[in-house]
Amino acid sequence: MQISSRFSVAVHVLSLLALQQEDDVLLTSERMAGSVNTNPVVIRRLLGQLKKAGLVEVRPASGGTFLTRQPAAISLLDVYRAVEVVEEGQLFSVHDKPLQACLVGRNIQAALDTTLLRAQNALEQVLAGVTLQQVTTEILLQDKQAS
Amino acid sequence: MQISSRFSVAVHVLSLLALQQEDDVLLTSERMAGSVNTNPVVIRRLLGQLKKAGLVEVRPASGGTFLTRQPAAISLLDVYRAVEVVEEGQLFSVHDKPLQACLVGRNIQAALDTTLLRAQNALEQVLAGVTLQQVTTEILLQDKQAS
DNA sequence: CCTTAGTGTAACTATTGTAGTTACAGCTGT
DNA sequence: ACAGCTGTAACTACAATAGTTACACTAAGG
Repeated sequence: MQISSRFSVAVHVLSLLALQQEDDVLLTSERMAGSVNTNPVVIRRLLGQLKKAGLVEVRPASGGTFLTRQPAAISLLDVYRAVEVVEEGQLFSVHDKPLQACLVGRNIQAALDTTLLRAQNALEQVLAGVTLQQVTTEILLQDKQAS
Repeated sequence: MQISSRFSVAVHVLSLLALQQEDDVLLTSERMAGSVNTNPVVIRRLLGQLKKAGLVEVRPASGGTFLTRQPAAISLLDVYRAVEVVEEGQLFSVHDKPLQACLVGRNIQAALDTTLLRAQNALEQVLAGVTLQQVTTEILLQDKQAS
């Protein structure tokens, strides 16, 4: 099963925030939803998670959302964790209650555990090594190349 | 969202096959289901996938399933791919059809792509580095330590 | 001060993937 | 031939995702 698109949507939204111009019109959930191509409520729910993680500040009433840190200080792992794609250490789900009377049954979990954690860790470390800053730089670069 | 337990069940089943004694009674889907603590049909479906991937041979009628290769020649990545936990290169799902009129919208996918592939690759390489042999060795070791 | 635009959230729906279960046809070794 | 097992279809239950409507709440600006 796939990792929820909440993660890629979150990176999208944060990129919008990172690139927003001072003089620009406010980035409301409706605007962001337009860019992502989804429903404003989906964005607001997401912003709630990002806010809880301390990545953004949301002005309640007449709108506006802002990053609380520099884009260079936000890693994709921060985002990944913020949107709770997976509980920590739970990327792989393991069948529970194997037969304890069986050699394999009573030891498989412990035998697999380290490997699964290492695998998950390897993935997360890649995300930890990329910042929002790098993503927006890449966005600008891609756009220049395409034109 | 979590990676399906099909993967850990598959490793469990393959471990049973790797450790099965010649003189032992046949490993039927019912027996394996007992050890895993699930339904025989779930096991048979799984064996179907492992068979398709060429990892096991199933004797159709009066039972019995066997590995087609040495445990040392089967990596956890082989198993992971066999049970189709995720399509190749599709661990992360990305929201589709972002707004092309928007700078971020039209470049986010390309900008994220490399990173997501690298992350997924890092995970898979860990799995590629562990063999079924190592798992069964670990199972025996764990059991000795517990007793 | 009150209007207004936007947020926060509940509630519901549709869709998808997982997992368990029953049922039964098909195969094969003895 | 038959007993025992596999292969698979069909159904159920359940959980997560994602979209949508609706509406109470909040604060900034006239």
